[in-house]
Amino acid sequence: MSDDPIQEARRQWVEHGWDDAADGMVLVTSITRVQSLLQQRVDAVLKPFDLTFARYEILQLLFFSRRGALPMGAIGRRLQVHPTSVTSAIDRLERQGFVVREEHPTDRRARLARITEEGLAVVKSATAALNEDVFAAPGLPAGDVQALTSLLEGLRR
Amino acid sequence: MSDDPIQEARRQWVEHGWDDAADGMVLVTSITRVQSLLQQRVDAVLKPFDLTFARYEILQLLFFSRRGALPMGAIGRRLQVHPTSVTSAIDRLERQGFVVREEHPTDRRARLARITEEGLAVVKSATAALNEDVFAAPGLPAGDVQALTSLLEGLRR
DNA sequence: GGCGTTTAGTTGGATGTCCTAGTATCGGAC
DNA sequence: GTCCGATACTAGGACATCCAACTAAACGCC
Repeated sequence: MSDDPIQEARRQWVEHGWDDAADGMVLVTSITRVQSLLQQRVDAVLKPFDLTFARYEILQLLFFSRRGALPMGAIGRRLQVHPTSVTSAIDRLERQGFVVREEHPTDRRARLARITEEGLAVVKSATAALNEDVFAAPGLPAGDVQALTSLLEGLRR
Repeated sequence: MSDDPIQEARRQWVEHGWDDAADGMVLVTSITRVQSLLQQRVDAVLKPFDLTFARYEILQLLFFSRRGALPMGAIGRRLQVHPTSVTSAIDRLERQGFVVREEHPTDRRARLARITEEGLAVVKSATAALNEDVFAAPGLPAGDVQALTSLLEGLRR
């Protein structure tokens, strides 16, 4: 018998006659746990840079953008986060000196977030650390990583 | 060409010569996105019950426990969340009348969380709703669900 | 041109999570 | 029996996220 709490929950599900939902419950719970573990690993690596994964992703996105600047709304859509989360994250990044807000050249409603020199420096260092400490060795054989990714793509739609 | 932001990020990774970390980056990002999507679906179903997934999991755990009560610390360990998160969640559940705190019979440092009649009622209703609306149809063929789960188990250790 | 609808972003409030630090208690070494 | 480290939980603070409501500007239709 396993002392894995998730498998224990599965046993209870079947015992209560919810057989058809048991696998789905296990999947949702597993993804929640794994995401939480990965988040902790990533945040631990980013802590010396005073970044969270959410803020790191924004810097990365700006770093890859052609002009080093994007409208706030575009950031939210690409990272699939709520507009208010973008406002909050950019507030923080601006206080840290990693981005600045600018006017949009043609749409006066919109505002651009532009990465600064300091932002570029920190995102490069942080990426090197993440690549080395997490991404290069996520904890699975390479083949499993790819299999997992393509299965997850089905869920992302 | 894909307009998937994650595959776009992968392309950038390879372009910058970080080939060995690209797949890991894609995996971590994919899990983050999928978890966020599932969390939204689950929380939407639980909203009429005034529960979050975190609080639902606690009620479920108490429901399945033999005596309907567990020490706070045991809850945190099984769900792999920080002790302070358990305190906060139990505070909320207690205000809602779904659990009560009790003294531990032998260890005066510890406190038990006990599920109430109302808690039992709400967790049963919420489980029925989750089973029907999410767990029974997570969005993948049954075979993929099992494959995904067993790959995730490798990451959970 | 004028007006209603949509879109972009911000603000304030509620919740949840973690961290650090603190108090109370247990349990073992001596 | 006494002390010291480990354990159980709580308090307060920093962040992140979502929601509802708001302002400002663009768009579309007539």
